[in-house]
Amino acid sequence: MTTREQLLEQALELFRREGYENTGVQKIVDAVGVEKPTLYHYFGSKRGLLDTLLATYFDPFWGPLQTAADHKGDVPYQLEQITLAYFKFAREHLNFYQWYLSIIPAPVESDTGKAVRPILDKQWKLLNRLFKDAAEFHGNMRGRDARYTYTFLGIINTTITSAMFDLVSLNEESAYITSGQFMHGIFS
Amino acid sequence: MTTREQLLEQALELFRREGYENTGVQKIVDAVGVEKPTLYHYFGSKRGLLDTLLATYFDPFWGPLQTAADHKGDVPYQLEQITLAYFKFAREHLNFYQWYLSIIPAPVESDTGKAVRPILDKQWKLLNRLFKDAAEFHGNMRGRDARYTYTFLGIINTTITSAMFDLVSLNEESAYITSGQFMHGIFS
DNA sequence: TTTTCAATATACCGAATGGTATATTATAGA
DNA sequence: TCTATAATATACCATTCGGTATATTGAAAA
Repeated sequence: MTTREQLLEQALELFRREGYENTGVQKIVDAVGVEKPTLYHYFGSKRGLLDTLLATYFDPFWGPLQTAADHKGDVPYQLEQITLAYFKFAREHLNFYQWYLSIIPAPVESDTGKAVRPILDKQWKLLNRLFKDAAEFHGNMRGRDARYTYTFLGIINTTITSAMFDLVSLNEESAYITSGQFMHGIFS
Repeated sequence: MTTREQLLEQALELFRREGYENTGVQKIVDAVGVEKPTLYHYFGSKRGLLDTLLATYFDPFWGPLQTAADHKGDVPYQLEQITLAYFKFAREHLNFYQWYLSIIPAPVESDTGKAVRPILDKQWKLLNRLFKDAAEFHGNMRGRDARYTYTFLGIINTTITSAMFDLVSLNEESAYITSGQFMHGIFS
């Protein structure tokens, strides 16, 4: 593993266990066994390291997420596939996803808040488009697309958090239940 | 308003807007217009200020929450009342609840993590007792009480977060829908 | 072999951090 | 009025923070 990869790995581990703000740059380079200028050579700043870390994991996720959302016209199937895509992503990078969940509510003015916002926006736009399209078929959804977008993501992440305590497994059956529970909220 | 109250107020505002770790003690006392030893006179440490802040808001909440959970035997009614209790609490202290939500996923080793854990445990025990009791009446719930406890809190907090973006209002109808959506997840 | 550039280390910077020893002021009770 | 105590300020502490100027090493290209 390259020095760059080790820095990313140790940064994630420290950010997750002690928080971004509580993790000094010194602690990260100590964990890898290099000196500070090495880190600054690769990432430019602590914030650059943060951005790189998020991009490294999320970049390969956009494709599968878009694919899952593509089956236009069949909302229940779309929601189930999207739920599955999130479950797969979280299952394969459980530590990363745990840390990612922890920085979602970070203040807008903080480093973590600024770094995570574009990622949240991208997810939001992709899913909101789905609910806006669906509103053309289901009249009673009209005007509620923003609310549904938000709640849908919330239920997915609640379920994933639950899985981290071994309370549920992130398999197909669980995805069916999760998206079904959300659908019930829509059409009731 | 006393100096002590002003310190608590400004601390909440700064913690919420910039995060606990990004808020120096100096910034808080500057916002109030006093000097550092004054803050240390009242709270002993930055961590003491954090604990006091959480206790100040949560202490008056335990009574109503317990009351809402007391109607043993009628699970749907209990869940609706509990949801309403949370909605009321969040509605009356929206800024505080927003900050509280942001520190829930804080690392266990961090100050915020250590401070918020007892509060989470208390909520968890109170609700878990409800689901354990309910399992005696509804056999198909047995063994799932931990999962239900977690998911129920997750859906409540997702809805409250949604309310912060003006996507939904925290009224009785909303509480009925929220608890109903969760009930559907249980008995399906 | 020489040149070039990426990768790493040594040693340092000013600023901010949480916290405190000590002195002063204001207030309330005897 | 005197005393005790709560409340506040001045001035300081060692440590850590993110970041960098500069030098050295190593490897690949010319």
